[in-house]
Amino acid sequence: MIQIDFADARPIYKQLIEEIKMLMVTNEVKNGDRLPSVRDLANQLEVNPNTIQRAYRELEHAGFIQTVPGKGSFASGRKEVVKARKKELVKELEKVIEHLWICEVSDEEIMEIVNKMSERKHK
Amino acid sequence: MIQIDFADARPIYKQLIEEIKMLMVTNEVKNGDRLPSVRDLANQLEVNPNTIQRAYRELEHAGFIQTVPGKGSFASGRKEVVKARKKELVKELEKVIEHLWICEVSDEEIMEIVNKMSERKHK
Amino acid sequence: MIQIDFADARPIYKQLIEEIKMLMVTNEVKNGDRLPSVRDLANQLEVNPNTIQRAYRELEHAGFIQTVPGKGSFASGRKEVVKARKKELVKELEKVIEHLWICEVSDEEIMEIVNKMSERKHK
Amino acid sequence: MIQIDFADARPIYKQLIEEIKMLMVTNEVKNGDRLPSVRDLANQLEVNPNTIQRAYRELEHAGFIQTVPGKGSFASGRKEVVKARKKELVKELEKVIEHLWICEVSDEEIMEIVNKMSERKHK
DNA sequence: GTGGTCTAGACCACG
DNA sequence: GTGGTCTAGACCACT
Repeated sequence: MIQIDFADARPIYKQLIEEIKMLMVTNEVKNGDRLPSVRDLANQLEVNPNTIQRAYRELEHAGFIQTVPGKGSFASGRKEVVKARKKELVKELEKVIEHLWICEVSDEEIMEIVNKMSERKHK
Repeated sequence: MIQIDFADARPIYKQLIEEIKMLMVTNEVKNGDRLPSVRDLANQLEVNPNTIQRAYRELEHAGFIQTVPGKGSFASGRKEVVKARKKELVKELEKVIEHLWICEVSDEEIMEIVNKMSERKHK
Repeated sequence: MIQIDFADARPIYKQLIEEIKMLMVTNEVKNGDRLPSVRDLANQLEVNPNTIQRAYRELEHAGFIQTVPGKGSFASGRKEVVKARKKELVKELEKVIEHLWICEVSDEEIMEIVNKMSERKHK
Repeated sequence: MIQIDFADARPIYKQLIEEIKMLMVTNEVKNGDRLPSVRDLANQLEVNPNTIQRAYRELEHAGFIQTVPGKGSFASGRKEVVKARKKELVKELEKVIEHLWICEVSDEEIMEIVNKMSERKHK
């Protein structure tokens, strides 16, 4: 279910964090679901267990999962994830648009891109 | 003219690359303009000459500047920079929008964000 | 396996790039093989780690190796290396032949040189 | 008549040497012809006079021109130039072919390239 | 352990 | 003066 890309510039643990958040946002991992154990995931992805542990640790720190020693890690609070993610994305969107303006791309052109994407989606 | 932020997570040489590209996009540095010498810029920014050189080297490799040993480095190909940057940004825009959809943000909401930014800009 | 020549006019990092490409072309280094670590190779060749790293960096940039921070550098894309090298060589061949023509060397004479080399090889 | 390319990786003085040798081989500059003065050529090419002087110095050292102080530089001995150049080129040809073999390019393929070039020339 | 970045400072080739 | 290469050695992030 989770895939990492060794060619990606981002470190593996950050890729993991993003992937797991994504699974929660898309509801593929629901509230209370148990995540794979550190060892299993490490074996499956051929990655150092420390790397998995670091991803889980940061996810727990951010409140997205809960780790119960001896039992495993459990997903928590989809709503919060979505809300936080949305905030991040809106910020990113604003940044991208500002940079597009600098490249002499008009609002109309931006709108057009959004519209085209929307049409493609609804087909 | 060029500024770097030592607190920034990005390495200095990447900041430099971005800054210089930006100067070319905004036409503050025009085609054929001579960039500061490696040593001068290093002194001015209080950075090691090697770091400047790496930025210049990568910019040349990407075709954005042209460096002549013994003479200096010269800006080239503004159009290409703008074009490449725009392509990057559109790709980013599409990625952000797709992620917003996943977070159940509608096209209308996205449009509204763009509109609000546009209004703020024109004030 | 890799050797450099300090007396060579070419910079060390370029020699390294050529050597490694050659190892890939001759299939002594196969797809997915791990290259020596930056530090190991630096020790072995009695060269500064920075120099090795520069060679690796440029090889990665050109798509010939893939480096994963914390894991190492891995060969990739032998076919591409051979293809690129062949293209380079054919271009060089054409250039040399054109220059030979200018020096009033006939096609027949060129053919003869090739034939003689071929005979020598097959002995 | 002489042109240099600032984007070329080779230093300007080497480009000059090549260009002048080429003019002698193609007989555009004949035995005894006077070459432009250092100053004139420097002005014409927008290049530092030292650079021209270095090229002339090395050409004289190799026996391709003769410099008479106060009078100028004069071309000498086309035959020798052609002969030397031919020797260089044959050596290069052999090197290229050997490398092509390594890239699994057969003699037949090489012959074909030569033939095709020959046909193109005679059209 | 791995690679990635950076500094300090040297030497060379080129103009 | 310019850029190009290299060494020595530091610190950091990642596995």
